[in-house]
Amino acid sequence: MPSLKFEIVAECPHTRARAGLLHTAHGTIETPVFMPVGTQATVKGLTQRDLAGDLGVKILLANTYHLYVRPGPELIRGLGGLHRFMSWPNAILTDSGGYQVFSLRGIRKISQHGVVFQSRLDGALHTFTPQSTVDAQLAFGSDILMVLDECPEYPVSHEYARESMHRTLAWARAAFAHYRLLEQQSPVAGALFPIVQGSMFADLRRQCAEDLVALDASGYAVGGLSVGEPRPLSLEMVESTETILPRSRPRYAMGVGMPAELPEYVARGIDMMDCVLPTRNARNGCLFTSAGRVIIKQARYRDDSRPVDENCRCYTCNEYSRAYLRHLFLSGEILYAALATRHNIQRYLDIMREIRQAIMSGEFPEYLKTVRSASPDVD
RNA sequence: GGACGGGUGGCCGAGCGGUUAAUGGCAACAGGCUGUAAACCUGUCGCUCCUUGGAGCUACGGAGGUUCGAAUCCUCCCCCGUCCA
Repeated sequence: MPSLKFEIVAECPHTRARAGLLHTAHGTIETPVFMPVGTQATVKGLTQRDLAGDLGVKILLANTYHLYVRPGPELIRGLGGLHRFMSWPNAILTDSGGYQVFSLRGIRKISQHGVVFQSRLDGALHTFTPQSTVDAQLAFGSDILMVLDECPEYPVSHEYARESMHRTLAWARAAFAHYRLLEQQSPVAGALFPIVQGSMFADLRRQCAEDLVALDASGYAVGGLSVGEPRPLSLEMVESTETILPRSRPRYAMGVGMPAELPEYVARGIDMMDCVLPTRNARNGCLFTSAGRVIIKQARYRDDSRPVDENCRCYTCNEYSRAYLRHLFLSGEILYAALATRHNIQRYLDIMREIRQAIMSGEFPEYLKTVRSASPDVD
């Protein structure tokens, strides 16, 4: 077993929520955890010092597809691995590129062996296989590796979803076979997570989960969510496999979600989440606050001297007004992105801290109730 | 005083007889973004009325004129540039 250990420290007696500690070679992570997305080995707009220091981020996400295409896994390996390359002291989870099977569907081709992508950079073709994506992630030195999967678009037929799920399952087995082999040859630092798929069909997801459990992985992911389906469906899909995935292992809901959704996933037994919303929306003018969303470009903030969120302790909220941030946004100033991203990440991490605190103190159901009754936008 | 070149919707700027309420860009206003092809994308953007679809009104410096029809052609006038005196 790789150096990834999951320890449950508290459980909610009324929901499936739990609080835990995830021990990695690059530090211990309190769960439930939100992982900011740093696709190209950077969380756009922030320095690693901002993230690890001020914000207290313990684990980041990076992307195998993007880093494979540029600068390439061998270059990163040669420079001492991803941690050293990007000067990141804490843990890193790398996505396999499975999401790009979805998002780059116009320029890729799926076969039983893997996926062929045409690079957006130079048009060159790159083949991703279950084995090659494991190799790339090992070259990066990731703490958590993800298997190659197919993230199908929504909606798809049951027939296609079934075929796709079986392909993902086969890829997971191939990835694990390759990984176990390498593990026997020399110690492997990173843990490999398989991914439950099955589109929006609970029967397929259950079957997928059951088969994946046989791999005895250190953690399990639930993928294929938030691809355009109605919100309640995503939660239903997570519920469908909750009792199948071992409770002793961390569960990772990939690519979710909005602030109000985070506790919903936790209530359904999820321990790890990641999402581009706090970072991308920050850059696009949407700030998440304890009172709801602030769309900073709105005229109502033109001369608003208040901070983005009066209850936030981040540098942005401590120092700058909504009026100033709006000015920076409308002016296209780069500082805007940095300040906005910093705030949104702080907000997401605060939500996760609140959730964890509520679980630890036994008040998670009350916390959930409060979140559900709140408005999504600032009044 | 003379010779050219100009005056178009909040701004810049195209159009140079009908398909033009008038291309574009900017600004403004609003919406979207969920394992990042994203510091991105979409919509609205003269006024009034009605339900979509439309109906009416007012508009291309001003006033006349030519024409079935003018932002586009003609005349005069008013402004603004550049150059020559």
